[in-house]
Amino acid sequence: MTRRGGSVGVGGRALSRRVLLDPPEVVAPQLLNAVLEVGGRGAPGRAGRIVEVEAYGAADDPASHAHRGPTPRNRSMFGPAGTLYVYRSYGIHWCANVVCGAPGTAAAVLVRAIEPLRGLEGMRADRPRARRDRDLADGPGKLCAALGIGGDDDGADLLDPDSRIRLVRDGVAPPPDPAASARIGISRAVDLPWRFCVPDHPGVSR
DNA sequence: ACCGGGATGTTCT
DNA sequence: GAACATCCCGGTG
Repeated sequence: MTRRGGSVGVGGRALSRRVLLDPPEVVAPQLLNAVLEVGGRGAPGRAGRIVEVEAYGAADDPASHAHRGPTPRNRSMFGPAGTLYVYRSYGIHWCANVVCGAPGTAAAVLVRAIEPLRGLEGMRADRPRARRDRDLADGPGKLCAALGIGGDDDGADLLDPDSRIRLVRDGVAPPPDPAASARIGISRAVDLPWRFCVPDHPGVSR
């Protein structure tokens, strides 16, 4: 793996913070084809390409965790753009979000599926129920298990090259024609088309 | 294939 | 007490 300078991650270049300052429904499709990296500095790293996301707003979005203001759980949503927000879903699974928007707006993009790129053996070990490699990370809870993301990672700076978890570009641009549809698994604001996928990618959730 | 239910932390009514 | 940004399993067609 070539290192091209101090700000270069294992597999790519950190996203510019500027692209995360727009509203979540604008940022979300821009995160498609970006790469989420975990570890990789001495430890065996894991990485996957983002192929499905959902945008969540704040006061204006009744489906968002931030809709009713800050709580101990959603505290990191109120941090700067590029912060990782990890929460426990249904008391069992972990889910990962990229905080975005203007400072303090508490918007975020939920990462719903990744295409496994590196560290497949570790992913298989942590996802023993996955029968095929395409099933390793095709869901928001599954991808956290596959990458080894948990509550200790809540609040991490995804744009810091020294973070354990990083959000980078590896040269693959976002799709010019992202597929937009309604968000999954929610009961409020169900008609907002804030779910975005890489078109025709097999690794999207359910 | 579709459907029902269990697991269970945090938040809200 | 109930809902929830989920996943897995076992039953039935």
